[in-house]
Amino acid sequence: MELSSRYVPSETEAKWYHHWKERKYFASVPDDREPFTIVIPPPNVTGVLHMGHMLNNTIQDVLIRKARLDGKNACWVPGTDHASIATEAKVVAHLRKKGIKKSDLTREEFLEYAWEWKEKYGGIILKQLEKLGASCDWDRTAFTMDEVRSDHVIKAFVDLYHNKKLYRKKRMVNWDPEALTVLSNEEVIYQEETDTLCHVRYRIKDSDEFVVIATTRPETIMGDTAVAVHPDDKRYHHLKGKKAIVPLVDREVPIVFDDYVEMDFGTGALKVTPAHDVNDYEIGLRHNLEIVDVLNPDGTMSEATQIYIGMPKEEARKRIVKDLQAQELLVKIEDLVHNVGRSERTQSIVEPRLSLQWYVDMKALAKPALEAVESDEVEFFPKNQKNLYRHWMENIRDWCISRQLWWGQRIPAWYFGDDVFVAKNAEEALMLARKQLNKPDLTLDDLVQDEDVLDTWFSAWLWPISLFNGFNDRREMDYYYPTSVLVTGWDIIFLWVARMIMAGYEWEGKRPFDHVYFTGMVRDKQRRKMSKSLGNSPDAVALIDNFGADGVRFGMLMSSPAGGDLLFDEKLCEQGRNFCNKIWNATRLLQGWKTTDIPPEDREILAIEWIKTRLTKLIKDTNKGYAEYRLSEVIMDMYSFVWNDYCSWFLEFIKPEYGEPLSARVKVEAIDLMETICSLLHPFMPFITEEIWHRIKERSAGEDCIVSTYPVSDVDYPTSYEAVEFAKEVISGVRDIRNKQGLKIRDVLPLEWVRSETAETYFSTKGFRSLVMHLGYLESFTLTDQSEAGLGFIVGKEKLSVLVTQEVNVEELLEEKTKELQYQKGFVAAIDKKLQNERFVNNAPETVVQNEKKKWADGVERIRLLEEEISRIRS
RNA sequence: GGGCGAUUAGCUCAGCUGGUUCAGAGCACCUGCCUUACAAGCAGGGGGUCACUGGUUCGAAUCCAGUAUCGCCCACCA
Repeated sequence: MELSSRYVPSETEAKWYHHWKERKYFASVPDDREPFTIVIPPPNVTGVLHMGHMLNNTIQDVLIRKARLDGKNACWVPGTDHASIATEAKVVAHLRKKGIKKSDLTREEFLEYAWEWKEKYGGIILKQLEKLGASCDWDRTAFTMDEVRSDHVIKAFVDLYHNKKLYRKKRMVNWDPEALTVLSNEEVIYQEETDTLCHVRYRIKDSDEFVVIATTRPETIMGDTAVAVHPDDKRYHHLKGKKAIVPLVDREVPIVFDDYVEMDFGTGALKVTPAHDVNDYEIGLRHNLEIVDVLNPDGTMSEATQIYIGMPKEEARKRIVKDLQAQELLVKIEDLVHNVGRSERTQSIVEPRLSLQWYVDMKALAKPALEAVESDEVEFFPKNQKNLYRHWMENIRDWCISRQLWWGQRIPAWYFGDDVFVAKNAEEALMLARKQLNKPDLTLDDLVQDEDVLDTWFSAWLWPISLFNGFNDRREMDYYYPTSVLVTGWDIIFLWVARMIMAGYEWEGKRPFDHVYFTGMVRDKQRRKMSKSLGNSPDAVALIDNFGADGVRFGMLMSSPAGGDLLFDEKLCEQGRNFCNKIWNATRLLQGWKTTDIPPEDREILAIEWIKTRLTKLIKDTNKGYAEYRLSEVIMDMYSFVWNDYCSWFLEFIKPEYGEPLSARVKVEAIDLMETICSLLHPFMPFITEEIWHRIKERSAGEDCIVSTYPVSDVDYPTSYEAVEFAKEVISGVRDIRNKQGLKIRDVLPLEWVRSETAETYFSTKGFRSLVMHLGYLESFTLTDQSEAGLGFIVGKEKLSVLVTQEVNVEELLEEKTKELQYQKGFVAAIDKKLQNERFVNNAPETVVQNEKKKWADGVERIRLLEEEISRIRS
């Protein structure tokens, strides 16, 4: 069958993906094989595939496909995350466009819209993963808000509550004024921003004096309930016991002395607003200050401000500055660069706010989870992520899990007045309430369920358990859990990884996964993180269309050493596409060869032994690479083997003269090797390898590359290996001379080798001579006692010489040889110095000394040969 | 403020236990080739004070200390 000279991915990818699915190769059920399990980091249900997903999922697919080839029961469980805050924000925005406000809807109505949205856009990303070739067990596809997962979430909450690891408390929280919900610390992103610092005068009561405070938040002035200074600050000692008057609202507030204040900052005086700043709140507690909350949840000014009620805070700030100016209370405004916290999901500035929320007590949970990683029971790749993990675990703070949203699992807590009843449903809560309050006639209507939902991560941290229905079905759980490896970015090590480990020990008493492979972030060439707002992220699906899934997979992996950031460049995908082409064309070459029954020539046997030895080395190296998750090295080694060893050398070694037939046995060997290459490369490039696998041999049903056996090779022919390695250098030497002399490949040349022990050995090695002549396009290749003429070159310490008839540029040649001589002299001198050093000779291991001696001797021999050559050229 | 890490070719990075002709790879670059699988290709080539300074050692890109620069994480200053 005639093949095009280009590999066309679109003609094979859909076909094979369909075939794999049809034959149920991705499906996994427990059996007596060793399991190899991965749970997908669930992407947002309404998200679309981006570069991070591609990297992440390509790696997972490589590992899963490798395990499958290794004969393990490979199970990769896919699913999506309901992404509470992000999805709710999207739905709210969508409704707004339709002229519907969330506040006009009931909870039930809103959820109806949300589910509609989920049905419409959910799962797009899973279809995109199929394009990438992801071999997930799609029958197991889960959603963090489906029935099984929700059941786990509720059970986990109830369980923690009854174990006293869950509590409800009023404290300062991070408030997202756009999403109108609290956020956990991990969902607040701090970055440096330039703000204005206003210096404002506060009048001292019963005096003409002023105290000047500095603030970035003049809009909270109305919430001031004290002015604080440092106890050691002599400038303010005389104000002890006095009161300050808060401008605009004329509130009398005490002047308090507190260590927290830094004397060097601003004027050393601080306005204290306990309702709107974590530190101010602490000061308030210490000095028993009043709390005046001047902001509504949506960031507008509250009734308590007395002025500007209902105005957005940004606007109020401007107005207040103007008013202060008018009253001559504004001393100056300067720029200040400081860290500002923004909501990870909505980007709005997070407002510290006092409120009642649910928390998980993390101290108890953290202990076994920290130990597990410290002891490598859960092993991190790369290892240095352990530091980050330890640091966070040792300074862990309680986890705020309630969210003022509707999209998510509603908190299973019911209230009767001040009493709380936590149970998996209303009926059970009612029973609890009746019993505990001793009120048998309470009805469901008397109880009010908590309005809030749970943080998305509260369902995500159960993922490795809930995917196998761990709270209800032990059969699956005992087989698949702990999972083999988790593949994810280091940016969610706290949000997700650490918490899954905690949940694993809390509910299973066991780690959730053996290994964690942290990928780097995908960045653009300027090292910026890929993001929608920057518009620097290529369209993932378009990339696949351009370069083929295999090309893109290759590109993603080629330059992403474990844990290191990946500076994405389309060139890498191009390289992947080119590699596909290379393999494709090698296949074309193979298939074009006519065969005959003649036995293989010595040259061909030698070449086969050599490539098999190379293959043995390759398999050894790549197995080591897999074990250490150095996937970019694995793919790099394979690339080099296929391109250089197999295509550039091996196929050229055995290539018959044009139109001549090849020994059938040699062709079989070459095809078997290609088959091996397919299995080796399959995890990285599944589509083209499956295609070629089927083109090179007749296959029966079920005989597919995806379920072939990962190659093992333990053959080793050291003698012929060395001979071929030497032959390659000789051939390169001849090619170099051809190049420099402007000779064509077809100009056959005679080659001489100055007789030596090595020369005798290799000349007697079967096939060596014909191999060199074949690829070097030589007229003759003979031993000589001393070369009379021609252009010499040195391989190791062997002198070879090409006899050319044409004129050569003597000057140039001399310069080249002299340069080389100088280098060799320096080389020998350095070793000489080493060997003269008695302490080296006495202390270094014998093998190292022997090696140095050999290097020295070789060097001396090369110098002799070069000098001889130079004097010959001169004459 | 506390912590972690990095610095090797023009670019991106390997170099794992200090010793192999150790200074590497890919890309980019230069030269020559439409050679009969592949020009998305073939053959050949140039390119480095391993950030700097000192130390340990027979021996340092590799280990240690300091300096400089950069990156990241945590905490957070009004």
